[in-house]
Amino acid sequence: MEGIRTRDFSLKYTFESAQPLSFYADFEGNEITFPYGHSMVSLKLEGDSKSGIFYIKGVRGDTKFGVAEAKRIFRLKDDMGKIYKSIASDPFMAEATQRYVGMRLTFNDPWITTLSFLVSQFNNIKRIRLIIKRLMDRFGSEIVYDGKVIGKSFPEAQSLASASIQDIWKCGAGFRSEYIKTTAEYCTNNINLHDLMGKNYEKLKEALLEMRGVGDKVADCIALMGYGKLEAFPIDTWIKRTVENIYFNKRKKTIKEIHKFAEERWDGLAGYAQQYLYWHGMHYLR
DNA sequence: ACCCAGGCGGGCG
DNA sequence: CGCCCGCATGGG
Repeated sequence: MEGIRTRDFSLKYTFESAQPLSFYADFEGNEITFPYGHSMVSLKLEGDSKSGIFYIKGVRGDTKFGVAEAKRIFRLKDDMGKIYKSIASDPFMAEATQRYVGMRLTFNDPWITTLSFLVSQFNNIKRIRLIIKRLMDRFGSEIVYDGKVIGKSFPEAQSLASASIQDIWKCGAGFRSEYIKTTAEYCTNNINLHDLMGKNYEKLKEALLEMRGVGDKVADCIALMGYGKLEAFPIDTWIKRTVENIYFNKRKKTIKEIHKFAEERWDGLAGYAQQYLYWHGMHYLR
């Protein structure tokens, strides 16, 4: 089985840090298993976060998954040394990047990202995971290998578009159920999310904001993790709290002011700064 | 029991 | 534009 040499790659932090993978993958013993299209993929990292080898352990099902896909999903071409040098310009970020060395942003399918962050709003990580798992169980399709059902795929937009709000509700999605159905319909009938891939960040965000249940924060999450726009800076309660505490001496700031601050400070790498700020800030301020 | 969570839409001034 | 409110639900 071929392996990928890695530097500054922590599968654990990348998995855990509240990105779409954390919502539908399983992680144990430096091994991650998740549905990719109509395959179940399992990958394993040997070594440590400083230097390791990343193996594709198994791809069971009809969808191809190889080294190129692994590199893309985990953004293994990003030079973390350079990124750290650029974003860790103060003690807090220096500590964040040292403590969580190897935490990567992930590059996810736009629809997976959209559904994941629709569920995430006004919610907590554990429950996001619970709801996504239920949606997969109820609306995903069976992944069959060697005549056996070995898992469920991430639910397609069409599947949720044709579901009733009540059935989505039963998965625990609550008031988000209507957002999910409406946006699933929109993505099935009105646009193809993949067609937005060529747009620049501003145009992309504008288009994403058209979707029901997608506001400023969720649009930035989709731009960052579904389209790889590293200048996107999603501002949730923890980012707001952390930025106010660390950079503004606990003074309240508006979302607009925080966007301006992030753009000036981290520019094209604001998204990476945000991921470290979020994860470190959440543990630090709790 | 009470409080909160990777926010958003709607209604108001 | 800004502000305020309600929103389901499971875990601490």
